[in-house]
Amino acid sequence: MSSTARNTTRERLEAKDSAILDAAEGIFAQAGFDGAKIADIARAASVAEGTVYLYYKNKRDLLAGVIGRFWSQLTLGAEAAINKEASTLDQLEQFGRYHLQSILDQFDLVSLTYRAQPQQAQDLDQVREYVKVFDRIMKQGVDRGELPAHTPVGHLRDVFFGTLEFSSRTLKLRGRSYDHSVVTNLLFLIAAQDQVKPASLETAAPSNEDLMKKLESIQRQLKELKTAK
Amino acid sequence: MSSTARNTTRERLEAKDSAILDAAEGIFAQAGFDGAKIADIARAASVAEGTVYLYYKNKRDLLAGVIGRFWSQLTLGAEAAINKEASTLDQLEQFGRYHLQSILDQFDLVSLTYRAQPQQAQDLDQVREYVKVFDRIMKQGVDRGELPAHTPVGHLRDVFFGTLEFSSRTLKLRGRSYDHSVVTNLLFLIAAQDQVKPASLETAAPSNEDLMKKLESIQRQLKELKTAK
DNA sequence: TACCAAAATGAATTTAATTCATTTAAAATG
DNA sequence: CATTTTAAATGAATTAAATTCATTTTGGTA
Repeated sequence: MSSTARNTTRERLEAKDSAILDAAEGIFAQAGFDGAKIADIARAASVAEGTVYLYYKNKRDLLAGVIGRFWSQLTLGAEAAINKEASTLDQLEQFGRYHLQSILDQFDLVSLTYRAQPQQAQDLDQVREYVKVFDRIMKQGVDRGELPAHTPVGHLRDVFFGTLEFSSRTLKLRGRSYDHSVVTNLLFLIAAQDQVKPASLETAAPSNEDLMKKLESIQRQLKELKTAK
Repeated sequence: MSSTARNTTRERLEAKDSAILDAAEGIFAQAGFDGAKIADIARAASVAEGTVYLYYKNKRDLLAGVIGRFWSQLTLGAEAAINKEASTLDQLEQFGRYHLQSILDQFDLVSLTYRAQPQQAQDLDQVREYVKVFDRIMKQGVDRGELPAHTPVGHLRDVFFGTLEFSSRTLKLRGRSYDHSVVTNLLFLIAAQDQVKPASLETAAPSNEDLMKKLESIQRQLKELKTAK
């Protein structure tokens, strides 16, 4: 096999793989995991049923392929949607909007991501990569001194993704469409949090002076947010 | 049919229904939706396969029954776990801890709640009831004057449930167990958002009037920000 | 062109949900 | 209490769909 020929062959195989994933994505999104029939996917991809099994071990593995590709593409899109020169809060806002928009657009695929149980650990690798986009923004913020060194990134990550995911569900259930005030509100919260020492100080009622400081810093952040537009 | 007899009959049927739900809950939780076999569930409930279909239209409907019961019980448990006399923040903390603990304990069932697609709208009725527990706490907080009248309950609801759900996933994926600092951090965030720290409103360095002014200005800015979009 | 290995096919197999004709149990009737 | 009627339960038979595999087709190589 010449190198050129091998490439052509590989390209042909990759094109077929792609065709299968495209077909599967459409049918999984439209019919759900149980509702999707391999026969339909094969037909949509113009291959025989058996061929699907040459590329993917079984239906679950095929879904994992679809989901993995989806999150990989989302990661690329996110990186394109974020201006690395912008302030940390602006980057977070760009990412937040992109994220909410995307998970609303592809709500069905996102829902399929966290199907119960038998997930192979590596099924979520692409999701982990995606989540790192957030971590990088936060790390950059700390490095640049725009965020306090103690910023609890892990916790804020849960707030960021958790809130947006739950909001997307709320919006869907109510038949509403994308609304970026959700992102604005979330950022406001995160900005407020960051003005504060790590929350291990369980109770310790803050003095009015503490509150005042916090409020002032929130005010500052708000102003930044406004002028940045 | 005498009234007594009818009761006995109904009780017998309800007991069988319960047995089927118990069996199904265990097997769905352990094997996931696809992995669960009706035959196994029937065996575990000591009924014939056909009997399951007298109680539930199909496998999906059976899952809906399991999930519905789960959230109903969670609602009861939540109401028991919350001290209605306590302050709003304390109640939120009690609820938050109860919620996180529960969704970690029963992670598999919770995961099955949001299976993609073909959910009948009413499949989520019990979840909605559960969510109302949060709404009631917040409403009470506003009524009592512990929270500002403008408190954005809908948004904070997404933050509360979204963050805890995402955190539970994070904890599970990392093989960690319940950690109430997650709840503490979340409450801190919510309290910061609401600008409320009831205890601190009494003693003074800056006067409450000062704080109020600051809050009002922030509020104004936030409104501007929102309408600007 | 002839050969080989990889790729593809789709009919046959297997697995599991769902149905339904039959049996069993319970309630009503006299 | 015996008989009839109705409801509940059974599990073998049916159906639907995933998966396998013996056979065919294709593309590259000599």
